[in-house]
Amino acid sequence: MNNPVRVRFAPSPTGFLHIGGIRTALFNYLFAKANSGQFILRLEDTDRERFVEEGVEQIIKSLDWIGLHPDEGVWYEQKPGEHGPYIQSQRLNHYKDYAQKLIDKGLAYYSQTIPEKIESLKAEAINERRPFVYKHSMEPTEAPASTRGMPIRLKVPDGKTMWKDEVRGEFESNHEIIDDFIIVKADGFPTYNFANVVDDHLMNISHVIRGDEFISSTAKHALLYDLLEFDRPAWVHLPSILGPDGKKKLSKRDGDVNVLEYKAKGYLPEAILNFLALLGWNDGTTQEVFSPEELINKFNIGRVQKSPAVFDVNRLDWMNGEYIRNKLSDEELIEHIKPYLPEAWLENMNYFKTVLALDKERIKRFDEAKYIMEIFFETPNVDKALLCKKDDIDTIKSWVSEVVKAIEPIDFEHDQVEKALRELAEKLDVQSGRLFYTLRVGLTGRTEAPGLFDIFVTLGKAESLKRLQSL
RNA sequence: GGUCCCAUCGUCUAGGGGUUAGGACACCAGGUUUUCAUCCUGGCAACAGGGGUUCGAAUCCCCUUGGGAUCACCA
Repeated sequence: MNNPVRVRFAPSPTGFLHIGGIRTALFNYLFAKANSGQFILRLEDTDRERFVEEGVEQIIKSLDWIGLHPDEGVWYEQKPGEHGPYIQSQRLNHYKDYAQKLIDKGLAYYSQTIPEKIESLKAEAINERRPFVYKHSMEPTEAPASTRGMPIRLKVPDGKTMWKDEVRGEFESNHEIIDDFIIVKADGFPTYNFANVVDDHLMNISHVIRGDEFISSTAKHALLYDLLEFDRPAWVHLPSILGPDGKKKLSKRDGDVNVLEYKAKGYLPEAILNFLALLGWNDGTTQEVFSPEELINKFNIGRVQKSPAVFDVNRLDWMNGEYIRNKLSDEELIEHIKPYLPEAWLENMNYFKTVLALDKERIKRFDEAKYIMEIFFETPNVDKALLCKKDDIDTIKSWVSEVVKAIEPIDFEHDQVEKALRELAEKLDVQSGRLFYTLRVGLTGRTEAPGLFDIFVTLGKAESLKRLQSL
């Protein structure tokens, strides 16, 4: 590892950036920063059919929000860098050049066999229960009159290719089972396998860090590096992220959605990053919460896991609550929850802050703030069945008038209210918890709320009495 | 089916020949003499199975089983 570390995140704009993509980007980013290297964003848009118009913008916005900013490559305004352009559709000349070099050396050829023919050959092979591997020998013997509309295939030589993965170890592939795979499609665009190798070489990428679904095609890449006489990069394949069933890969319904949806739900980028970093990596200690800086300082590839990890939203929620409680100042919290709340709630900032002090530790996601704080800003609908769960309505009515009498004259201060209500419970000869339940429901319409005396004090005498009397 | 990969509590994981197999999330119980939350304490819970190697295996080897990835003119 004498060469400078340069890694890239190379998504294809065929949709939105999902959790899995962010995890890959994160490990690249962490590795770059941990080794004073560069983190590059490149776009692999060689699939014209699946190209999504807003894909590029979405990718940049997602990475921007989550805090994984590239040092080089594609960004709102392209980042400076000597290896551009960083969008593959703008680099066609490079692929063409290298493909031609391969053809000149007899290592690649225009393939005359039409797709339909290949399909039938394949069907035949499957029928006879033998593997299908497309080879040069299946091509027509006479040279084509024109190469127009023909893809270029690599002429895979006899032999075998060995390569090493930094987390899984050594791999060896016999060329007998490697297709003469297509490197340039009929439309003139390169395939992933080819563009990837050419670009990683041209951009001096030192480590290719990507999802493990690429393991099986890495032999092709290694072979291409050798044939093109490029120096090979180090390969690092990350374990996949699974859905809650622990079997299938994380899918849309399990939460593998556009990461901006996580923003909308009120997750903190730092919490997501922390959570994701621990999916397939740990520092060997029992530490669970890491700031981005700590992650950078402690990250190393040697501790990347081999086996896949299940995405557990429960743990993400815990982590997010942890960050809200311990890492956010009140001012920062307010900025984050503001978008979810009616503006009117913030008009009286002192009151708002008093409420927030009571509710801060109960918020796990910002989108929950409205529901949690609501009882202090809106008159609740009190469900009669809930209110009368422990005592009948007549009893409650008599209690309420007693309560009103008891607290009307006192100062509205936590201990005073507590004293008055406890004395009243004793006087009425009722268990305090029972009386408090009724009052809590009467005041908030809920069984879950902050401490009862805090509710009284925060609401104030007038509002408290009003709510009780309206019962 | 071919090729390849993986395997410790339900989940994320520590542990790499000798450990009461540790921590965290979730869950349960108790406490903070009002609920929920927070916080504290405690509890439940794992080495997939079988063979080796070894004085000794969760750890090393083999097989089985289970799971996964991939076999595109997608990336």
